Amino acid sequence: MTEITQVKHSAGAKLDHILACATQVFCEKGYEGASIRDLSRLSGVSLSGLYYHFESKEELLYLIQKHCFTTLIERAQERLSQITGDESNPEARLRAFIHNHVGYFLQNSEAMKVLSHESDTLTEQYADEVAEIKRAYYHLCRGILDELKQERNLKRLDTRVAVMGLFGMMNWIYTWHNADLDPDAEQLAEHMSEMFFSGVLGAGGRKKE
Amino acid sequence: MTEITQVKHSAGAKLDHILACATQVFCEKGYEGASIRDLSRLSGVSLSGLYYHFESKEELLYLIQKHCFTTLIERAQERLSQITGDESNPEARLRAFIHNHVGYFLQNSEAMKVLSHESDTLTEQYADEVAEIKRAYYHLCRGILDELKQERNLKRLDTRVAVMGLFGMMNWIYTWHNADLDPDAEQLAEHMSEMFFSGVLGAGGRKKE
DNA sequence: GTATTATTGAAACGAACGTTCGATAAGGAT
DNA sequence: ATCCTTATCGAACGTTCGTTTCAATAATAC
Repeated sequence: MTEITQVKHSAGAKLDHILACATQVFCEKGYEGASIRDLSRLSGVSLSGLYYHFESKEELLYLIQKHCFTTLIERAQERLSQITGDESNPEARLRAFIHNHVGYFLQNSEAMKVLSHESDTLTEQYADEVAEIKRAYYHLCRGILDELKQERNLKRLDTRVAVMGLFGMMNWIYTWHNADLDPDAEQLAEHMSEMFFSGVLGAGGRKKE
Repeated sequence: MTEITQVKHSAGAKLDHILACATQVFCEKGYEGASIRDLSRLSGVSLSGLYYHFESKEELLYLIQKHCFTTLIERAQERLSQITGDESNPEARLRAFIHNHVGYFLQNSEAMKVLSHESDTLTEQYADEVAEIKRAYYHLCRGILDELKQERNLKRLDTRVAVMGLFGMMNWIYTWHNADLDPDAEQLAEHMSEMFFSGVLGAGGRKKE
């Protein structure tokens, strides 16, 4: 009688709800600043009830980060694999990577803030596992940039610094982006792509193509 | 008899020591994760002794952020004021701004991490006061970029997005920079300036000037 | 030499923390 | 009808938190 439409029981459906609430709480108060009691209040699940679904507060953060990162990298790979034949040059692939990152970032802004802001919070196995996914994501991006460097003979380009700079530009978004005032995901990704490839001095009036 | 060389007493000398220790503790464990007892242990000052010098944990964070930000903006203004006559074009000024920011960032990496990572932690008057300094710093940078936009007729440049992208690039440094492996402050600032003005595609072999 | 300032150790405050326990239902299986 | 599993709860555990109090000293200033 708690709900009118009763979803057929599926394993972990409640956990998903808890994770969604935990994402919101961690986003608003930070991991350390958020308490399990905050989560209990928001989710409507009792303190002890929560612990039936997960083992510890840290596991919650781990589950959020792992799911979020895994989805992000899967979408990136899927999107990259859809670029075929003569359209598949490093620049086009990198633009797709940027659009995917920015798009997912703004679509899941709370989770991505938790990802960005709590990137050094997990410990031991939890930290190792997430670090490995992060490394794979980094290398995916850097690999493409290395191809671009070779293709265009960009001798003076430090691809590590460039990739970190790009990630900085994109991951910093959560600190300033206002959905009401600022460009939407598509425009923002376009802006950042232009900045990354041509810098601000390339933002004159030249035509497309 | 506690020390061999005794510094002449100056008001707040002990406070400076406490603030330096607090910076380290906040940097390592985060503001919420750090305890006053951690600070007591590291600084060698008793729990009750600490509160003789400051009013609350939050004031400590405020003092760190305010001092750090104020110094950063003062140095930037000083550096900009030293650019004279025909050398004072927007690009040169912006390059000086970037060099100052990156240089100060790597020189005071712990404090700057606390600044970047705890930028949303303070409340009420504390938050307001720091936010105002931050706003001034932002407008200093954006003003120069607006001049550049006008000078070069960069019609399609969104200067707000560009400034935020630049800050993102620079403020993200603390998450990845390794003093042993990565470029030093001067080289890093050079890299980021080139990226910001010309993008990665401008990193070919063209000569200086 | 006295007053002021700086500092300590120890104890305690109430509040909040992450987590656990034991009880209690509800539902399907035997 | 009973048993087992799943799900949930209120209450409590032991710990740590930021902060205060207090009496007792050192060190410094006048």
